[in-house]
Amino acid sequence: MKRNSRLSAVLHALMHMAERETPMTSDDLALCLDTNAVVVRRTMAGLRDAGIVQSGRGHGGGWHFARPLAEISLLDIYNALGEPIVFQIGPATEMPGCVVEQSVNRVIGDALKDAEAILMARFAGTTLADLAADFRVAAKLCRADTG
Amino acid sequence: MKRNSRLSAVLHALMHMAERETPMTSDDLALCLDTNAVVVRRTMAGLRDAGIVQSGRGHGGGWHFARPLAEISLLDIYNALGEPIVFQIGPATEMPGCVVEQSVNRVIGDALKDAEAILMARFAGTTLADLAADFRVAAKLCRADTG
DNA sequence: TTTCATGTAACAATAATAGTTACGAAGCGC
DNA sequence: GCGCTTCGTAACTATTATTGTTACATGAAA
Ligand code: FES
Ligand code: FES
Repeated sequence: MKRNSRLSAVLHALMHMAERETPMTSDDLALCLDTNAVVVRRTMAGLRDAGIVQSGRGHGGGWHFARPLAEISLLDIYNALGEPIVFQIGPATEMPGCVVEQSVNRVIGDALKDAEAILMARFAGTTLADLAADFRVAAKLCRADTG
Repeated sequence: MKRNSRLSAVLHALMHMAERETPMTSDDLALCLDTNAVVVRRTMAGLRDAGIVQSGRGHGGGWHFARPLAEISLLDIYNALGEPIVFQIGPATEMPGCVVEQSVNRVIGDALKDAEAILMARFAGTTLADLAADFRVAAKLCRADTG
């Protein structure tokens, strides 16, 4: 099955934005992400509604951050993308009268809930500033290595 | 997005089988799961290949367990279903030359790996016997409750 | 007022999953 | 052996979710 890499993609876009002073247009970002400008707008719309980024129209318009990178966690972004479902697997549709189904769903549901909590905690503990710092170090090492 | 409830469904089927002495046909199980016999065979084929259940043809044929319920963990079943991917979200396709992508993928990948480990541990620690016991207790309570 | 850029709806393309049909092979009972 | 049952599997269709594309309206700057 195919994984949804929207979170990954949007983080990539945000890192690009973090490296710039001026706003980036949807077309710029679409080029970076190898996709379409409308897709970028669709995705970024969630972040804008969540107050993470802001968009401007007309000349000099585009996307820029609404607050410091250190105050934006991966969890914020994850939530803003509007994908509350983490797991591919999940319990079946509720069958109120069926005890078997309920037992199965409880066992699976509990396990998924635990795993999800771990994941959300990790996301909450990482900010965009952390991520930017991480890749800048890597980039510097890489550059030093190459020559 | 829609969740994949194959694990849930197959557990339901196995609980039905656990309640029976004689093998159950694909048609029987399809009726229980409200689906098609071919779909049941497709799903159960994985379990058969993993040595969890056995199938027999002709009169009196059908599906039955290959070993005691206490020796079958949810992890066994999960693996037998051939769905190694747990999460809907995931890193983007590898871009070897791109440091940003690598950083993003590492952060997300690590978090996912931790969460997945928790989930797998839970699955490994639960057997079909546990599940059967759980629902039998619930069923008894329910029956007592109803009268 | 022209140009640039987002906002959004509508539609097409793509892909994954599930369901269906059809037919062959294996096993049991007579 | 014969016929019935049941799995095994391929091929096809249906459904659904996601993504990509086109088109046009709106707002802002030069
Ligand atoms: S429908 Fe409830 S046990 Fe199968
Ligand atoms: S392509 Fe955007 S940083 Fe690598």
